[in-house]
Amino acid sequence: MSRLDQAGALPRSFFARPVLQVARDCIGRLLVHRAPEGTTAGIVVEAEAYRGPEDRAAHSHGGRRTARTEVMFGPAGHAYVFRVYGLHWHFNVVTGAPGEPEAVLIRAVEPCVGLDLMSARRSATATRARDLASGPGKLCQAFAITRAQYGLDLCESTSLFLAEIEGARPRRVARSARIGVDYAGSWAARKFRFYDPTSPHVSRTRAGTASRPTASPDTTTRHA
DNA sequence: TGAATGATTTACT
DNA sequence: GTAAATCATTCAA
Repeated sequence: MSRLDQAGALPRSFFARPVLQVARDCIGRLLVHRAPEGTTAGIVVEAEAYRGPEDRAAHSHGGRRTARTEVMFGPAGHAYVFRVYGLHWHFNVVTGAPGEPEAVLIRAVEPCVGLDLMSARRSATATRARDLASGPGKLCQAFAITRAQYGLDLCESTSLFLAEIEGARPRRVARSARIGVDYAGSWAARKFRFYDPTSPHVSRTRAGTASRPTASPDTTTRHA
């Protein structure tokens, strides 16, 4: 896996589907970022779906169409990047048809390529693989994803894209409620988070402690 | 024009 | 467990 060009990149048809399907199918795919200072890549092990106007947890709820959410109303496969808490970036991929403001939040990856570069971009205390990208903010820092990638077409870009992993073993995919969306009323309980329950690289609130979706996994499926 | 607020992470008590 | 860091976006006036 020394050469990571766009060969094997997921096509637009992958993203132009209902957001729940895309979120589930992102698990086990490879996120690749090629930068002048080096290439970083990791297997997606955690993703969340944010669905259209009716989802109170989504920035696009109620059809809110602003400068920030604009890209979500466009065609699938583009990057929706935004800042939260004034310091962290979050990376999403737009899904569905144009006019449907849906996106998948990539929350965690299992680092595969460029571990040293990820570590250098993160704080000096983040040296273990499971500390590099086990959370949406950490992931963006490790992959150097910022506002500069807002609106980027992942289906055309050769610098940032999702790719198929040849010969990948089937992964377990569990579901739970999303994290950090308690304000969303009944939508907070929806099981819109997908993750690999066997991976040590999913997000954590504290080292050694699994993030706490109060709901236990209820759906575990196998898929490639 | 101004105030409130996060789809979080980290450090400290 | 609790708190601080930190600012673009959003909404109210």
